[in-house]
Amino acid sequence: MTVHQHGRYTTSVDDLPSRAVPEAAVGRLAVYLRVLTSMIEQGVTTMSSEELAGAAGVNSATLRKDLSYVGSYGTRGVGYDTAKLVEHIEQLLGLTRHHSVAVVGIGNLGHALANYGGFPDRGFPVTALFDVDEDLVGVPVGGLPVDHVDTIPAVCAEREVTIGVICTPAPAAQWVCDLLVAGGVRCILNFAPVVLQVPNDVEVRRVDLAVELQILSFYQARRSQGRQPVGAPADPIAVV
Amino acid sequence: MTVHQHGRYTTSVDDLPSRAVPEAAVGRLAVYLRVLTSMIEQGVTTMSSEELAGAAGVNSATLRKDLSYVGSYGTRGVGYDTAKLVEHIEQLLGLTRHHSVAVVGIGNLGHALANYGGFPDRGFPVTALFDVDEDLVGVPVGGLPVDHVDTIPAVCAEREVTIGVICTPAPAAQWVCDLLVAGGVRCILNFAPVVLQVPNDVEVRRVDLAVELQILSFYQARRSQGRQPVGAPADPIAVV
DNA sequence: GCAACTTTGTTCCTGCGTTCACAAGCGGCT
DNA sequence: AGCCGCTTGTGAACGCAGGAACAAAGTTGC
Repeated sequence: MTVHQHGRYTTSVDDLPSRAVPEAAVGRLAVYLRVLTSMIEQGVTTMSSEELAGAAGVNSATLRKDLSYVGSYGTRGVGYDTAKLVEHIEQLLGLTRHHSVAVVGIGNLGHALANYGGFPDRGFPVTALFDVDEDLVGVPVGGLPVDHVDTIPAVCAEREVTIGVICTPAPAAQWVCDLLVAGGVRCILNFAPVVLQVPNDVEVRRVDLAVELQILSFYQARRSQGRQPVGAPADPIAVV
Repeated sequence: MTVHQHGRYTTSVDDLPSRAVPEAAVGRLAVYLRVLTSMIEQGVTTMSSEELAGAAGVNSATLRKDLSYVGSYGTRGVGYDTAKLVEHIEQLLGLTRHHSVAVVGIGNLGHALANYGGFPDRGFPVTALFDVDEDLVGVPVGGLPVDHVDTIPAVCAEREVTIGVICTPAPAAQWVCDLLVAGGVRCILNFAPVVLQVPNDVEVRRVDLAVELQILSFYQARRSQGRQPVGAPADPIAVV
């Protein structure tokens, strides 16, 4: 699960072009974006709300409402111009500029993220790596040398890091978070199982793998607890 | 972001003990659980809703309502017995039994998950690893040899895997998913940026790192787009 | 050029989830 | 033993998000 730590709202900054965008809509827009780019690669130039909604796994009415937040860029009777739509969504999501990412905690997960190609491809270049382990400092991971966590404020400020990713053990998370904030980082993605305390102007998103598994466990328990006879799987593979 | 793929509901299975638990509440319960176990380790035997809510980062009223779903195990005027509460939450989440986990796709992320100690510690032992790469098959990762994806149905059925974790590239995700379902897996955690098609009785949760970053990017854009003077950070570090 | 069909954009409405607020209940103190 | 204060549990209100339905708009075919 990912919890938007505090249930804050996407209040419209005064009278800016677009009105307040619901948090859930922002997440879906990112999904539409991926579907759209994928379709464009396949040469699709136009899509109806029905098609796009199907591919993204949402209701078509919801999709149209989401798209109305970015503006009215569809053509009635035809659909949406995929290229134009991508352009406008990217603008709304602030993806026109690149966001420099710093990864803190080069353990298993940190390693994976540092090497993960999906980030730079989507406009999120990883420009800094940090760890406390002196043996790791200086070692290049994914082509980038690891710096010591003590240098976080200075390095983040210098390289204009906008997003910090925390992959440290739980006890170190708050400390690291404070360092990132001191370095001017205002957006944090937290993989540590801790609720971080941050100033109001800092946005934290938490990804908690254990919680995800526990939620799945809950559904599993619910299902087997029901009156389903023990050895009778419902319908084998009825994938659409 | 993590999207519960289809907005299904936690309908109460007829007249079972606990009523329908809202999806969001299930996620929070998992968080309470972690906070509680951590507090127990520190010797705390009793907590008020206010304390626990603060540690979990939620409203105390929300917390009390969440706990009311598991039953009334608090003492008025005192608070909750931490040990008893943990016990009951674990029961509700189905954590009394162990859930065998299979990881598919031993790339960077899969590697990290296979080595991640947090899973077995919390009752989610990783019992199977899969990949298409012939060179990887047989190689032990985190003490467990990798099997070929073709053997997913057989191996999952044999080892009674209840949760499948998909860390493959996007194009392979649906295929792998079908194999897992064929192997009797009914709970899937999907890291691939794809909306999976599954039978009704299969629960899918998606964790999309790129989407998480894009949501953060959105907030960043909103903030800097506002009328904040360029070089004026609000209040440096006013962490509570 | 007109009409009919298609698809968007929006309005309304329903329903869930969160919060507030209060009554019930339990322990400690005198 | 009785009272007081604290904390739980829940009933009610509020607010947001999602879904259905409709009107506006534009295109295509004739």
